[in-house]
Amino acid sequence: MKEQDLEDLILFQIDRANKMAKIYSQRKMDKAGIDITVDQWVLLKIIEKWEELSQRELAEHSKRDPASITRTLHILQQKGFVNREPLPDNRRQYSVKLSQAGKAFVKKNMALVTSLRQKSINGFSDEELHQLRDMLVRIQENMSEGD
Amino acid sequence: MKEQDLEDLILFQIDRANKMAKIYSQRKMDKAGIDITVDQWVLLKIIEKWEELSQRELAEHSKRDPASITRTLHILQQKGFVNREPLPDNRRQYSVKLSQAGKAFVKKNMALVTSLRQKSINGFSDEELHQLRDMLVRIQENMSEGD
DNA sequence: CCCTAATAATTGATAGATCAATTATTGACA
DNA sequence: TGTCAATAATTGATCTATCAATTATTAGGG
Repeated sequence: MKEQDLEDLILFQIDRANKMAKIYSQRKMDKAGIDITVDQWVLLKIIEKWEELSQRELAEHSKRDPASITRTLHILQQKGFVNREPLPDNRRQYSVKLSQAGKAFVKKNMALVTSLRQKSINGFSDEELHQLRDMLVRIQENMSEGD
Repeated sequence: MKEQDLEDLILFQIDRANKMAKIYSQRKMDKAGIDITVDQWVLLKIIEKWEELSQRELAEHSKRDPASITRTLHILQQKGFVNREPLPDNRRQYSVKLSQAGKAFVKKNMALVTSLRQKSINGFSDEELHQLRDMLVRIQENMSEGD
């Protein structure tokens, strides 16, 4: 097989697209006075989706280290956006939820974030988006543990 | 517009695919005794491609901070994989190149890295790969500075 | 030409991420 | 039921990334 050019490599392009999207989004969020990081926002959205989940689940969904989740949750807790309640039936884990302030914060800033998402896929057809999402998921499956 | 599910968001899937690919690749590289990080490898490949370039160009191609490039290059220099030569016609910038050891290192480990790339796109047709790459580039264009 | 602005690289400060080890708790099974 | 392994979360150590400020050098306009 011939040696491929860097620019043709999917993982290379994924990494660059990811970096550029984060840099751009963070800049816009900073400018709008949204005082959290892109990754913190993602965490809030995951919590919102599941309504209530453990830190381990949060680490799994976000593909981040549990230690990192602990520290990020402290930050989000200090900002008043999340609550951690001990579970009555399992004292090892916490139930992580959005606070009222957290829900309001997400609601308030959702429009800007949506516009960033839209911008990232500007010019894409529904068909393309479906295929793209599908292929990204397949890559994740290919890169799951095993062998 | 209806609120979208997290799983349908392209940027969310890109971030996850990127993380999973890096975690998987790093694990394999560690296991194979390739004593550098995935990001360091990417830098080596960029240098290899351009044969000779400045740190600023390296930062631009890799979408990383120049400060980070400085420090990573020190590491790669300590390992003996890169050389930085002052330019005769411009004393502000260095010419960054692969050393002989660097070239040998890339050559020696290319097979493993290629297998990782292949694994990530296992089951993809050439047509799909072309479209995927194209869409990832378009996202980068959408997320480039401006407005 | 000179002076100021722009550029390349570096450094210090700080924040965030991962790994390994630790603590507390739960589960399993002999 | 008592012991040992597994699990959830945390902490400390270490590494890497970014930002802002600094140094050295180059370029451009009056």
